[in-house]
Amino acid sequence: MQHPLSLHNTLTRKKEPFVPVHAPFVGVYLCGPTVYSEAHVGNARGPVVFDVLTRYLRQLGYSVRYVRNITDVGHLVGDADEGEDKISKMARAQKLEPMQVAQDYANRYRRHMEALGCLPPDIEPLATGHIIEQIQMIEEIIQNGFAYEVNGSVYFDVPRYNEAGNGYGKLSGRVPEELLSGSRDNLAGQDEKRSPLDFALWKKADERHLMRWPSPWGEGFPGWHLECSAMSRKYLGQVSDIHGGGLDLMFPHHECEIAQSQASHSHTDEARVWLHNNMITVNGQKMSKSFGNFITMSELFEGRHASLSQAYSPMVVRFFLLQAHYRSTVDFSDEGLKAASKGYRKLMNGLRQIERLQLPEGTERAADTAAADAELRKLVQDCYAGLNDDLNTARAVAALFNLLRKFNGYYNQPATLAQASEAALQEATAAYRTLVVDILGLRDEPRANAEELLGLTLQFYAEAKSAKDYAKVDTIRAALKEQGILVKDTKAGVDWAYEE
RNA sequence: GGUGACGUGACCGAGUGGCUAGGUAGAGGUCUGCAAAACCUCCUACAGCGGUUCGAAUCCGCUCGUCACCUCCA
Repeated sequence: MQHPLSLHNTLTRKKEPFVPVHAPFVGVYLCGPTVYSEAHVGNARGPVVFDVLTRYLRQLGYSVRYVRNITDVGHLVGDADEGEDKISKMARAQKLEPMQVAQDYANRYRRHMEALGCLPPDIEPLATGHIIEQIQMIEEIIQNGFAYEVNGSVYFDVPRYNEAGNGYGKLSGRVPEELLSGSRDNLAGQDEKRSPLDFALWKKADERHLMRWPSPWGEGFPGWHLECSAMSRKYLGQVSDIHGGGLDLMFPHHECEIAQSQASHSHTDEARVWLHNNMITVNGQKMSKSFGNFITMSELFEGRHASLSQAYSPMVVRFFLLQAHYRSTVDFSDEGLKAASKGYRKLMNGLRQIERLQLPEGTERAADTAAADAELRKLVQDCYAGLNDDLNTARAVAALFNLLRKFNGYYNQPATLAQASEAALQEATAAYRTLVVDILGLRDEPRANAEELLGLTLQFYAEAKSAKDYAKVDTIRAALKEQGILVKDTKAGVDWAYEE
């Protein structure tokens, strides 16, 4: 591992060299979606960032266990719909089993993430599949004196937790007293809480509530932050290496996660490195459901949105996201996507060009290739330097374009390949491929339509036939046969069929 | 109100106390049957005002502007 990777840790607000707790094993947890509606572009950023992160960690030789959960117990909706969660609400509206709603959106989510080139997580746990673990964690927290039950609901006691010197707020940089003064006062279930800062670990289900489970405190459902703590502990141990999600999850979600882990038998911050990706904005404003300024994946991929002049392929979107550093906001616009689209194509063309770099026959290799070799090596190093610096894909991509320019120069003037050694060239092209395909996860998306290309070929076939150029006719027929395609001369014209 | 972030050329978007970011767009050129691609050259910016410094877009202060979190949110 010659490339020291450092990552920005929200917990310390600093970039730190990444050191796994139990190398070579690395545990990574990403807070996944609540599956009560279709994902929008903003929801894609975290998964893409974490995908690159886990790909790179693996490239560095680590053995990664990547967990990305699916939240199928809807968190409570806003003040207006007290006590009913999003998935229940959606299910009621559509007259479906809640699980059906969750399953449907989870399926779509997986499809979209796969299209974006995100490798499937190693474990994709469901909140509903871990009710027992969550109940157990609540019991531990109660035993340790940091939670209390009221009317079948259980709340986390933030003030007591704090008095014990645990520092609630250490992740998000919040001070409990300020939170008190600044908090809005009309939140759901506030009357049951001893302090407005307290948060629910378990909520009692009223008659209308569809999703419910038995518990020591009666029928109910788990609290908003508990599942991640419980599932992270189950699959990654008491302390995982990296835990993350969107910046907007930092508070209260991740803050509460840490508190739960600390207050249970884990006694840890749950993860060593807390990683938060910034938001996607639209005209400078955060893209979010509540602002209504979001574009869903399907709308984007199919170009069905007023602000889009065309459809953008998943790979273009991925490249677009990777052109920015994950801790910066990235502004989403048609123009930006258009620019990204061209850049992405350029990178892909490069992937094919480098296969053809070859010193022309008869050209003598230079006696001294040291300078050119060193230049190639430097260009590759720049790419890795970007990744190592807090996963700065923007820098890595920029460096890749510099490397590509070098390759394209060779491509235009193959004789200049003589300046570098074969070994250095191979090393550099291999690095380009690894970086683009394996680490950034960008794959070529062929745009050409096979049927249309076939039609074109058959047209040439027909032309050759009428010109009685039988040599060409035979060539075409043979070539298509190799593809498993049979050319059929019919009275009506040329047709084709798959060879049986 | 509290806390925090940011303001980079036509657009997107990195970065840094002194050395080319990169992509897209635009201009010129090489190449080319035409075209495209690619390559070369150009357009060279860091909100404003002060301060620190040999030197700041990069550090500090103020002003203006934008945004985020504090409530579900990636």
